[in-house]
Amino acid sequence: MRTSELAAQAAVNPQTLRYYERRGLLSEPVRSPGGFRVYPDAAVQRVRFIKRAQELGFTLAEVDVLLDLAEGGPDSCEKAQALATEKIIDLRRRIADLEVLQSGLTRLVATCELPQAQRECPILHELDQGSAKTGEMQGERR
Amino acid sequence: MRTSELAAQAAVNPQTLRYYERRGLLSEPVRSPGGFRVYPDAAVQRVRFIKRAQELGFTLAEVDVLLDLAEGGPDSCEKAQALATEKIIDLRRRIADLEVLQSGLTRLVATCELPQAQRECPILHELDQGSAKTGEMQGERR
DNA sequence: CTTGACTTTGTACTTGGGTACACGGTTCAT
DNA sequence: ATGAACCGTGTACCCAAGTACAAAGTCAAG
Repeated sequence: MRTSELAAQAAVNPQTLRYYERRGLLSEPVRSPGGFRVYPDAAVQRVRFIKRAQELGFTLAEVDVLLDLAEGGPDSCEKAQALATEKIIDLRRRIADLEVLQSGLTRLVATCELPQAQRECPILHELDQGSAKTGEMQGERR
Repeated sequence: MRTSELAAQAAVNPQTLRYYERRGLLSEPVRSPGGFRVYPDAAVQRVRFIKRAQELGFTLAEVDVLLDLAEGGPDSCEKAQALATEKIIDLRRRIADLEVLQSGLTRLVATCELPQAQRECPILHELDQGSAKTGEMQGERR
């Protein structure tokens, strides 16, 4: 399939595909005699994976790592294991954080028929508590 | 407290505080006679809340809404409730997605002593399945 | 009353992740 | 064999979320 069909199937802009190619997230596809990109069907899955991982809050750099893992990882299995394990820990933390936020919002909604004065929200407080030990993970950029 | 102290306490760049003020996330603080910003202690909480919500994948625009909610919301409680509920649904979806990814990675690690050829990962597949109904939420930018 | 640390404003730059545009080549149905 | 519809490259632009820098004002300690 050609660029715009892949773009349509994966719900991205055709330009974005070139951008991903430049970034190395998509390998250079074979070309038609006239120089047009011709993608294999599997490319749709790959692009959808990228978009989805992004929605989950991963940067493209992280998606790159994820894709490597998804493909069986580097030759050295220790390395793959280490990377995957690191990601798992990160995911656990993020899931927990989201759950805190979710329950805060849920409680807010539950107390919602009170008059505004008594409606003071638990979110701010809880989030702040959670952040007590957040200083340790320095290398973050999201 | 003044700008750089708040910045230090909340672990952000002093410039970022001015930026948040411009964005309306921080209300304009009172000024010392000489024109220096003087923040109340509560500002630390607020800035930490912003940073934390960001880590969880909210944009500053969304954080703005969240802050409104956390403060008792708009006069119309129905509106607050609707916003919070929407967020909760979003959170639930993201938590589920992260869990899928996590279990995929966990399984990958488990099968890690196999030679690379047999190590083909379930993540790509599973995430893709989850994305079947993803086209519906259009207004996303992350 | 000066020196050094801190603050102000304004403006410009950066990074990540795209998107748009111009200009030209390719396909293919008619 | 030609025109619409597509594709390619290069370059420029956009937005979010900052970050940096310059020029000038403030303040406290010595």
